[in-house]
Amino acid sequence: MKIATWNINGIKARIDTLLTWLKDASPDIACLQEIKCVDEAFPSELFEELGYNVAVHGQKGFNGVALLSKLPFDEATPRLAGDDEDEQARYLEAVVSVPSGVVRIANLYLPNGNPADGPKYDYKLAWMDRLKARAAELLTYEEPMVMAGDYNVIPMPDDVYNPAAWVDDALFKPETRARFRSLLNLGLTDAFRACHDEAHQYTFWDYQAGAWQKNRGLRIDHLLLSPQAADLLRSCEIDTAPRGWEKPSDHVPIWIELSV
DNA sequence: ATGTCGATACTTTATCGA
Repeated sequence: MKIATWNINGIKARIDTLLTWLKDASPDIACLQEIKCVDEAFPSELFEELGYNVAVHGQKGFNGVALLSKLPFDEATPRLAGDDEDEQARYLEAVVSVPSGVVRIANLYLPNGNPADGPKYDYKLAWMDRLKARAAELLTYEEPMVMAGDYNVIPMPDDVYNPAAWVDDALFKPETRARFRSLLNLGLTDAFRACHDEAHQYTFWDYQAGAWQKNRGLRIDHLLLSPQAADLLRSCEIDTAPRGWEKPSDHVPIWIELSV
């Protein structure tokens, strides 16, 4: 089973690119972030024509996440627990049945948090605390579980082209990295790092300043696995090709293969 | 040093968020 995550930076601007990629890569499940549209505006029919079931948690103009799955959803639940006042559409959790049992998918778009420090950074850190609480709860289920998405976290210095330039950024500040580390220390596995030890492997390149051409990127899109999912992990790859296409997202897809 | 893109609105250019 192939599970991909991709921040597409706007479904309206990226629909042709996304359909092209889906036909070629054919993931069983795709976690999409930054759809930037309300539920009713999401073009579900175009994905259904490709054999996908669709779950959407949208928002006007910003944020928004969606799940595409070739398997039907047993459950699909929006919102991250822990703050009923939080109106930002950043989390969508689902369960699908597979031959070996079930797989739970959490699709997340973690807040950027810049500028740091400030209210946006406080929101990011609080959101990470809520995510950790949800992860701890899900780990008690002892089932294959994948938390996939745009974490807006650079885990380690070799996950960025120039770490010195990023020390005060919300994506790399010590408090951010510490919270990501504490998430891993619950017992989650960073799928990419379980499969690859090469430095400077990126999932995002800024639109500005020729970042793509100069390979000045960040590794900020991650798939974190429960122990039961890590047992099933066969491979994890970043698909850098779409960053070089016409009208690209600033992120590229990253995917895992699980033996379910 | 600078460089971009997508969406929105009291729109046709500025603002915000990334």
